[in-house]
Amino acid sequence: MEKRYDFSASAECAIYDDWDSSGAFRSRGGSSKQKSYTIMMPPPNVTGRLHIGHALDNTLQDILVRYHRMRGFDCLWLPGTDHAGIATQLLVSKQLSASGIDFKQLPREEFLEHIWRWKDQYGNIILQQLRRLGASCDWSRVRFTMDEGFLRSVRHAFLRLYEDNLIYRAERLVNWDPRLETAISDLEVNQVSMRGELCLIDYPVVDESSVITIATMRPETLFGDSAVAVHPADERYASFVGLRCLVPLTGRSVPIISDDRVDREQGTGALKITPAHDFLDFEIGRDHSLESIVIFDKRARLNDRVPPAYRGLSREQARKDVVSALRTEGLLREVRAEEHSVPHGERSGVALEPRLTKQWFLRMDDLAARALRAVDDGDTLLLPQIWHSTWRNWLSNIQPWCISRQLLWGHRIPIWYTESGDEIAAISEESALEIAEQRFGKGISLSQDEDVLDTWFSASLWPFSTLGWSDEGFTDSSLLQRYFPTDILMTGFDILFFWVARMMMMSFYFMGCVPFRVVYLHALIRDASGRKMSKSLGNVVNPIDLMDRYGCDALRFTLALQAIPGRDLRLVEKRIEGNRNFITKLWNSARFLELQDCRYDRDFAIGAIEGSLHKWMLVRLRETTIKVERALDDQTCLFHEASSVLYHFLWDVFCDQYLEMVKLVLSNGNAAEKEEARFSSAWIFYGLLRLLHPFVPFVTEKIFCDAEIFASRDKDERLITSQWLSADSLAFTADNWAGEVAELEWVLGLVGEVRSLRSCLGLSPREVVPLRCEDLTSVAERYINAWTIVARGMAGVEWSGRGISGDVIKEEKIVGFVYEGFVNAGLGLPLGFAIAEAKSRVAKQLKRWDSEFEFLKKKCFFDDKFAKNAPEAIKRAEMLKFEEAQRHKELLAKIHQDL
RNA sequence: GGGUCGUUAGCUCAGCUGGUUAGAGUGCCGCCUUGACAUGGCGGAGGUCGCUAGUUCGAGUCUAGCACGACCCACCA
Repeated sequence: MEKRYDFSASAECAIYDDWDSSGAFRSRGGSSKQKSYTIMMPPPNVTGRLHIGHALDNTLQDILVRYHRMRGFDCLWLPGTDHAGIATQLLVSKQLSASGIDFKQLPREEFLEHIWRWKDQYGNIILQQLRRLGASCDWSRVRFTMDEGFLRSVRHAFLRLYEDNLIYRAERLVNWDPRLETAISDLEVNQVSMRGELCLIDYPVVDESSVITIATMRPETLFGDSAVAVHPADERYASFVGLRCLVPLTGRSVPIISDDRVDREQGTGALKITPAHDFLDFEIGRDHSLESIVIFDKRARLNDRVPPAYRGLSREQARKDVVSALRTEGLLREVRAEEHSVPHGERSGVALEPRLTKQWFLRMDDLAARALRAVDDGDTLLLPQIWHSTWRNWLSNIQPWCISRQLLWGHRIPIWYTESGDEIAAISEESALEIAEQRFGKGISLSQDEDVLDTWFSASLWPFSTLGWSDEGFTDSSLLQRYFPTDILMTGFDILFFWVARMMMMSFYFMGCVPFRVVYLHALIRDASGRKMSKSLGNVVNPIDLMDRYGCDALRFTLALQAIPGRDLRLVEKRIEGNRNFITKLWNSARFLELQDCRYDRDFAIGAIEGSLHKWMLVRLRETTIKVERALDDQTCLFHEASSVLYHFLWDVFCDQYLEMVKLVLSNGNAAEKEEARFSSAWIFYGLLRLLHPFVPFVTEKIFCDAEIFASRDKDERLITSQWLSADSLAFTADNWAGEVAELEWVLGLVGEVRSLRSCLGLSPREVVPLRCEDLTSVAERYINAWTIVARGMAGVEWSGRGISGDVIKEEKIVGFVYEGFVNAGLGLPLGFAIAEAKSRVAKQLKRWDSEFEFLKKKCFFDDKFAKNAPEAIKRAEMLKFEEAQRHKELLAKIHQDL
């Protein structure tokens, strides 16, 4: 083995390529008899670059997949990318405009060619990056949400929903993004809090000398006003209802109406109604049959429905101009600065404009109800379960989903129109023509709907479309049979509604069951000071960069350690550094075993082990295995638990305790003991290596391949294909070896106590301290004889048993007593130490035990409530504690006196 | 307005169904390099668990209220 573990990109890639070419990642397919385990990777955007969120997401998935693979499952982890309509179109159009091409001037097909070319060139960068992360997905089944299969699936899905009247086309007010010039769904709207001006504007009442004052943050929309509304019970305005008023700057008069949706408390209580540009106004306008006056074009500039002076202005400019004109006319009563929130496009970042257009919608109520019931019934488990109520709230108040987008990149809506405007839904243009001819006779010319579908529409088919689903009798259903429903979906909570809910709905609709049994929603990664990572803050960390500096395993382990359900995690570089040290520790422990000629032998029988050191270690190994298995269970997914158990087991137990003791055996034991230590330690290490592999795959594989410890492995054998050392397969039980465990705990406790005291007393580590032992219990006597070497090697003490007189004490300063550990271990075992130090220590302890004693005495003997109400087991435990405290107190008092 | 979460050591965080002296990493202090590892070893200091009440024999843990912080949804005239 090399002296240092090489975690450079090239070294890790070599390991990865080995795995990949050995076929270890590949799922077996329909013929396999193994149990299957399926995860569909949430497809990253083709435009994406691996960010830290992907790293977390895929690390956790990889841990599960590797774990299940080692446990003998036939794993399918299917990777892929999403075509990401808006993001991709934006990116490519920006590139084009950088080279002087306006994509809007290009024919549709030509622009799409540019995008496809771009996709072929850069579209799988992120998949390459996932390899660097160690993601063990089945690359033979990689998918893209606009590949051939998806094209068929999407059209089938659309047609069925259309035929079942769940998809319909309607003219509605939708959220319109004036920069992207497309409709977007409610979910893609972000409310941004901004400073604005609330304008109180007088609308002169026709034929009266009075005015009605309305309040608005958007005075420029007054050109679209078609009424002023007040609350029916509002006495202030009761006399105006039924009259008309003049919309300033236009000369138009509009009715003053009453409607109970008007809030009397807001603004002035009088509301201007602009049906074409406000959601509430739209409803009021509809119910009062008001005209909808569209005053913005698709880029949100004022159109020719407004007075010439304002045409072509942006909303912002128009707002300024309108305010000053109103001021000139004396109709502006007041302007107040106010905070308000303005809907912005999540993607484009510009203020949205509600816009009246024809769009395609998907009715959600029934679909949502089914998805809701699935989670209520436990068919799908949401982890952490906190999300259950959020899930319920959202699904039970669901609005139709606007699925059409006025974009070029995406799945075209499979609807064709005749010249007279008849709709024909079909799977392809040919089929549409056929239908048209049947219906209307020959010679019909058709044009396809210009819109494309929301990216999330195709994404919602991901779990089954990736397995070859289409409709009736389409190909390859054996994969669906075998791998669907999938076992777990791992993703961020931010796309719970965008994606998870919609997959659930579609799966019920098309497959009749849930798409996944568990949904694990991981949290957000923040920077070291707790801020969200964002480009504008400049605090985005690049996971590739972190891997270059600390190794992939260190990053993975850090993420796993912090993957606590429902908690955001802060990425602190110190922690990654610490985990790199952990990887080094692992590497060096392997080197140690190698240098000591420890060899793994698959025929080595752990049942024949005699040394209690190894038995203890095996019990601890089994215990650790159980903890890891329990933590990785599908229903819990406690990655932080599993990884922290392994961290401490390797470092504290295996290295600092076990290997230190193995060293002593190897230097002091007899031949048989040495041999046993070599085989046992290697055997145990192999088990540990397998436990660690899902978390830190590269270093463990490298050790397995390079270390002489595993020289007996087959040439092509890889750790990734090794069988997990399951707790069940360890043929011993903790009970059989309880004595050995107690023995080791005793000696380690002793070592700890002696070390602590030595350090307090300032004894040099080199200095071997002779200790005189008296009043040994039989168990201690046995242990002391057995563990003399360890006591000397690890605690630096040389002890002598009963009957040896005090003259072994050779240092003058050693005249006090060691007490704590021995007392705790149930031994009255006084040992000599320095008097002044010992005395103050004893005094401190005495005080503690004295108060403990008094407290427990009161509780056990004078507390009636306790005596009456506490369970027997607790009472017994308290009584034991009392007796212990009493013993300690008395012993310490005596020692204190002696000193 | 509706909902969710958080507040534990200097810092970042664990702490499962209430039960010995509340833990880890990191930082800090002291000691230690001839053989796996200084990316290391050994020891140590440091917390009235946000505040107030309550339930209980017993509360970091359960209940209520409050304070501060974060987030989601809806609305915003």
